[in-house]
Amino acid sequence: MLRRDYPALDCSVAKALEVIGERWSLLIVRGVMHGNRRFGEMQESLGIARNVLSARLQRLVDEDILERRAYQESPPRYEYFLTEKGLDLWPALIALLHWGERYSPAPDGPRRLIVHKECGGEVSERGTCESCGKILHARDAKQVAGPGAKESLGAGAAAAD
Amino acid sequence: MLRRDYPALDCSVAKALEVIGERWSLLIVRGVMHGNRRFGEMQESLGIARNVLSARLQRLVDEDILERRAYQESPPRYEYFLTEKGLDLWPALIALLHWGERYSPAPDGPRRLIVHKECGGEVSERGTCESCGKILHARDAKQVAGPGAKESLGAGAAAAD
DNA sequence: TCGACTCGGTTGCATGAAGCAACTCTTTGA
DNA sequence: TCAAAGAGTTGCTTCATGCAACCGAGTCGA
Repeated sequence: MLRRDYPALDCSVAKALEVIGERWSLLIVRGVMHGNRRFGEMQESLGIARNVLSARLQRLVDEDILERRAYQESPPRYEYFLTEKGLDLWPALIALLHWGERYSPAPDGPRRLIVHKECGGEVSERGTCESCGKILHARDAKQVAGPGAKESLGAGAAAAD
Repeated sequence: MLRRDYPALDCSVAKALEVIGERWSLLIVRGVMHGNRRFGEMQESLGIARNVLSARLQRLVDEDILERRAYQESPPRYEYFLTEKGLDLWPALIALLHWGERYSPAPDGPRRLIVHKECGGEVSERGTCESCGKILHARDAKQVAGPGAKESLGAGAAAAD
């Protein structure tokens, strides 16, 4: 993206995209939701260039979507967590996830499912529980292996921090 | 965006973003939903470079998100319409819209509101009607002037074709 | 009939963002 | 003392974007 802003537009979609519309940004947020909190984990799981990852993390922290916390001093090492603002991207991610699944389905079915922590029901396109009907938020959902899962995905990481 | 695909990722969010994650793509889709169907209209309303608009429209047509229809022969002139696949991006756009409004609100309130055609209720972040509670789709909603509207937005364009 | 204008693009060039690889800095482990 | 891990940073190259100019067909006005 050249200029990453859309100066001519005062539309809220454009405003949202100014912040999270850059390549990789939303995938980084998704990764953090799924438990990739450290630089190396993100770099490996996304296959993103390190300098670009560094720049994106910086931007996401500046925009208050991620929060950087040291988990050890000397040498300083950091983890990234979602803020409320970041967690609130969950409905948009869920909608994109469902759209992607509908129109580019994996041959064996989705490898991961997002389910309601409480009752285990699947999360609908609108971010509600298919089983109990509740309107869910990021913290109410977790990821579990789906029918197309190839191997263990590790413990189904909590969707939130 | 350089390479627009994310080869290392077999995640549905990544798949969705391969298709509509390029700069401008989602804004073009939003514009078509709001009634900007012609090249010139889109170019003017978005302030996008013409060559880029041309490339994006081509891609969106190739991906079966938009459909190009001639509205006159000689000289050939075209309009772009959303396909079902394109219309199905509506929940994601609504989610982004709400996120943008929440975190970058316009000073006088939103300039446009998306409302349920049938009952006039506002559309929630989850794409349901705040008033009657129905789960809505692109065709059920329309755009009307909001409190922050500066002037007439033209007739509130139907969200669908 | 000539010129100006509109619409929907395409072409060429300059710029800047993304990718890749190599390097840094600090600490830990052998 | 040497290597490795973690979290970046720096330099260089390549490709996408933005801008402006051009094109081709038709249409309007005089």
